[in-house]
This record gives sequence, C-alpha cells and structure tokens, in this order.
Amino acid sequence: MVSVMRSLYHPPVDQITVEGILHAFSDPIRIEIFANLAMAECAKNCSTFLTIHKQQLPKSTLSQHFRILREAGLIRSERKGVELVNVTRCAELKQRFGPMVQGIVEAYAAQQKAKKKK
Amino acid sequence: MVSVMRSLYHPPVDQITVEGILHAFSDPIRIEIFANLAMAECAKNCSTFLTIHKQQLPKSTLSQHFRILREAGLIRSERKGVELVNVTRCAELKQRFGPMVQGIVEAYAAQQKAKKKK
DNA sequence: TCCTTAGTTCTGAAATATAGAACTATTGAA
DNA sequence: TTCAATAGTTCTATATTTCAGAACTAAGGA
Repeated sequence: MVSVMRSLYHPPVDQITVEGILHAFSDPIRIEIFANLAMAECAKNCSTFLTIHKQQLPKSTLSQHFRILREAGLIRSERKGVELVNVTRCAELKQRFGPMVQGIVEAYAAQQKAKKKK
Repeated sequence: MVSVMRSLYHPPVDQITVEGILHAFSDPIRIEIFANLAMAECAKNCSTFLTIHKQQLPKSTLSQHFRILREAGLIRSERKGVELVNVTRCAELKQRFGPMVQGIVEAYAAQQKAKKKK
C-alpha cells in the first residue's frame, strides 16, 4: 500500500467562507483548540492538545481536527523539525470577516471562565 | 404505534451554550434560515424556507433544522393557528454572549451579498 | 543505521443526518 | 359534526460523516 503524505493545504484568505468557519467551530474540541491558540502568546504544536476537556484524544482524531481547522482557513500550521506548530490566522480573518471570529472566541472564553468558577 | 407530538422546547437563556450555538450554525441551511430571520421585519413560518439556496427541502428535514435552532436557543417558535411562526432570540443572545451572534449574521450577510454581485 | 518523537493516512465501526411515509394538530367548509 | 386541507412532527431505513486503532511517513538525534 503506497501512501504519500500530502503537504499541508492552507486556503487563500479570499476562499475562506463563513460556512466553513462555522462548520470547523461546530466541534467542542476544535473551538477549544482554536480559542486556546487565539489566546496563546506563541505557536503550539498539535500534541499540546492530546488532553482536552479532561479527556485523552487519540492522535489520529486530533490530527483530523487540526486538518479541519486548517482547511477552513482558521489556523496556519508549519513544520518545525519533527513537530507541527500552529498559529491562528486571526488578523486575516478580521480583515475579511470583521469581528466575527473574535466575538466567538471571546464568548467562548467568557463561558469557560464562568464555568470554572462554579 | 402511538406517538405524541411533544410541545416545543425552548431552553432558558442561561442554559444556552456557545458550543450549542456553533453546532446549530454549522449547517449551511440553518445559518441561512437564522440570518434570514434575524434580518426579517416580522416572524416567518417554517414553510417559508422550503426552498433554500435554490434547492427544494423535504419538510421533515426542514422540521429537524428548526428543532435544532430552537433547542440551541437561537429561535423561538410559536404556534399561530395551523402554522408555526419563528423569531430569533437575538436580544437575549446579545445579553448573554455579547456581539457574537450579530457578528456571525453580519459576516454571513456580507458574504452572501458579495456572492450575488459576481 | 536505528531509535524516538510527531503527525498522517487507511479503514472498519459508531454516531449523525437525510428524507419518504405515516402521523398529529388546527382551521374552515359542507 | 364530519371531512378536507394545510402545516408541521415523528418514525425509520438509508446515506453520510466522524472516530479511533493500526500501520505508515517524516525529521532529528544517538
């Protein structure tokens, strides 16, 4: 069985769609990853998120989630040696979609913060 | 086979979640319905949306989409005679989640408007 | 060269969504 | 009152999508 590891596809900003973004955000794991990246000081590799919401994720599942975020145009992933480091495309997204993405991240972050307090 | 038509469930505003909203918005038909309702002057019944994005929807499918929007806390549906009229819960949503929902609707509307022009 | 770490791809199983058919609910006319 | 019409829901089988284990690729050391 021959399989080639395709290189990472990032859509150009003008091909990103609202539907694509909303689909990518529809999974609780993906919104958690994205919000975390959006609020992080620096890029993070995929394995950072192997534990999420107190559950352990198989790395194949995590890999799919990153691919979906990437192909929706939400994140940019770059190989750095043996790992993949990820950052959000927030600046481009703001340019194209206004405050939508930031609004989502902020609402999510506020909700999670409130949840913790209880 | 006995089946009872359960009455419409609307979650109280404090039980609405960001994840629930994002899941409801993840379907192109549902975001279209919601954006349309959000920009409408008045309530609309479900059948208004039997044709959407130039495709004909079976009413069973449409009914499911409305149920998902309703149970995510995005819309309020009320029986008016033989039909069901729907409005968004935008005011409550803004209260709880800030500009998130409006940001999504506006980005979607802008995208659709730009698409038409081409 | 071989080992280790990081992530991807493949694939069958599990979960979700779709849509036709049969149903309920309400109204209005005969 | 019954009957027909309209609007929407529920049931259920099928189709689609997602999940996760196993096998793989890719890069960096020892």
